[in-house]
Amino acid sequence: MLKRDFYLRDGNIVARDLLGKILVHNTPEGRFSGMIVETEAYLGMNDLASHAANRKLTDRTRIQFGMGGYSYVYLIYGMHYCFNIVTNIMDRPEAVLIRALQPVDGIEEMLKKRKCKRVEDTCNGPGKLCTALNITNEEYGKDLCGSDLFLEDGNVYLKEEIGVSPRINIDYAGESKDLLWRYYVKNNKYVSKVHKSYASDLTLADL
DNA sequence: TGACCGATGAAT
DNA sequence: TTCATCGGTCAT
Repeated sequence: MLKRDFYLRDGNIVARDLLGKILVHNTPEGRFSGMIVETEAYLGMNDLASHAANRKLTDRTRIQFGMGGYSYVYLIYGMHYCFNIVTNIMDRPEAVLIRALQPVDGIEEMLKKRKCKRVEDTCNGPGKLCTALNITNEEYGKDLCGSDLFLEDGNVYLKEEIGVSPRINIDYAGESKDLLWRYYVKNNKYVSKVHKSYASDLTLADL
């Protein structure tokens, strides 16, 4: 299991290092897991796209002000949950949104819960993977160094294999909207479907 | 207390 | 490209 130290770093570093790691959720209905293939960093101190932009403290963002390695879950569009991992030390409100997984454990159950046929459609979006892994507001604030929701080592990718792009659906974020804070495994079919304007050949090796 | 809006997904 | 849908947020 990944230890606290992994999370107590800059959100963009953690977002990159999370690619290839295995997200595990042990539930009464069974064990669900998947390999992270797409992430986005949201850093509250100087990022207008963050819910904690300008260090905004609300009941929702509160967990981001604590230390890294905790779960930040929120409901979006009144319908879908999104799962984030809090990063950095205490009082640095940062989180990494998990946007897509390559399913590992509990695939049959995921297909059922998601009502879809193809495995690549179960976790290729932030809302979809929460449905597939049974992640809801119940998981808000959970310690990822605990035993029911945590991460494990998996694949390690080269800089050339990690694509970078602007983050998805944050046009409202003004000067922050073009930051290249989205990271994904190139040529991996489990990455979320996004508008073609995000298509880019940039990788970490180019930065 | 209520108006407004969104880090999406599915259908078209 | 459209739109369903409702909790969180913030101004009253």
